[in-house]
Amino acid sequence: MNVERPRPYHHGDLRNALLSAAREILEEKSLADLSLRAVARRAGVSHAAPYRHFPNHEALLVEIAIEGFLALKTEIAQAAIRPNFGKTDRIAAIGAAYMRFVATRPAQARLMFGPQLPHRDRFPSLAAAADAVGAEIGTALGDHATGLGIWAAVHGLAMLILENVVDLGQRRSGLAVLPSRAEILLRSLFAEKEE
Amino acid sequence: MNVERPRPYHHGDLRNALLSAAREILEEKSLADLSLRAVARRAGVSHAAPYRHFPNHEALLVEIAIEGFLALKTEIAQAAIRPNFGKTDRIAAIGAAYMRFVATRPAQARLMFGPQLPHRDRFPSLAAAADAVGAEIGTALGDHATGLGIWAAVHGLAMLILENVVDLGQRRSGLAVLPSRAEILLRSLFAEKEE
DNA sequence: TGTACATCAGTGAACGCGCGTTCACTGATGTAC
DNA sequence: TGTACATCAGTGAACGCGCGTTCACTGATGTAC
Repeated sequence: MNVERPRPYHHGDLRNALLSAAREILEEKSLADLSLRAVARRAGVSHAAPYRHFPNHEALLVEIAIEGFLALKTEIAQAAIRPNFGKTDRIAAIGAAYMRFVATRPAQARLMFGPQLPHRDRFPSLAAAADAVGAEIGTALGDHATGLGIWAAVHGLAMLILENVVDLGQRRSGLAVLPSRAEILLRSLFAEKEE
Repeated sequence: MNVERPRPYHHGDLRNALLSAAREILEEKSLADLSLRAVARRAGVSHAAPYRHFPNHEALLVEIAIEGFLALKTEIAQAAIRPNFGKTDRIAAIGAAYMRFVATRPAQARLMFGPQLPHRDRFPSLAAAADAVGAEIGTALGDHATGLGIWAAVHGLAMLILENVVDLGQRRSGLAVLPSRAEILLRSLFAEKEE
């Protein structure tokens, strides 16, 4: 037992292993801990190895951010595109899904929406992934005109709570309460006055 | 001329000089550049001197964040508390003031609302200053029930734009357009359906 | 099937950097008598 | 008014740290013949 199967010199799939390691660091630690060296360490490889697969640190961050936007878009779509949903229902569902995403992957959300990627325009696929979230909200609402406004409301609520600027009960009761609280708040904010 | 008036050994008001230096760094550079050493450098003092006035780096950040919250609160109050303003007008005015603040002091806004201060609860005056912004929005609206919701919408919009996640025209036309754009968007989002 | 060789992925040492914090110190201030 | 002394603010060297990136290298792979 305890057969130290020595890792072969060539990893075989180091690129993906690095991305996984990066995601793990974001889950367990924080965005500030997501250095290229830490990623290499966790992948069990020398700190120079990542340079065979990414031109620099930023490029890795960009890929992780893109993956986050795609995942968020998917969760929004799944939550809101349902029959028998009125507009307020859809807004509430989007808010809950957004809140769930942010509560589940706080550090990744900070990467996606924060200032660590100041050159978003240099990465068309990153900008496209972010745009796709906005577009998905518009589609899920069946109303592209107010899509950005709803996104803003949902995003602002999620961020104020994530950074503990406001307390919606998460300090006492943990993050699990947040989606339903967000839902309630958005419902009352965007209650339809007619129909 | 060119009389190098040598700074006296004792500064006299180093604490405030350090805070000013910190604010300048946030204006000219970025939050990431706001190290204690950089602040000391800009204040023309050795890098150990700040420790006579602040227990550590975090304490200085906290003071700057508090000052930001107070300033933001004041700007919101001035913008929204006016006669003949309906609720939608107030929301639009708050949004414009918020946007102006964030566009004017982007790095300070990132400090106030970002993850650099993960121990907000340890600083009661920081939490109070943040709460005061929320309360001011409620007061300015004359409607504390929807205060948090409106704050979220305004904040989310400002942050999505500040970090260039969405483009409301700022890339082409600069930051000056933002307040009026925010106003328009919020007006249509929160247009009163009755009255 | 076998061998020479080009290609490529990963290594480990090194570069230069800036940070937060501590420490023994020195220069200046102000107070007690 | 003058002097001894405690107090305090600012200094400069030093600690230990981790980072991004580069570089000459070595070990492994696979291809041409």
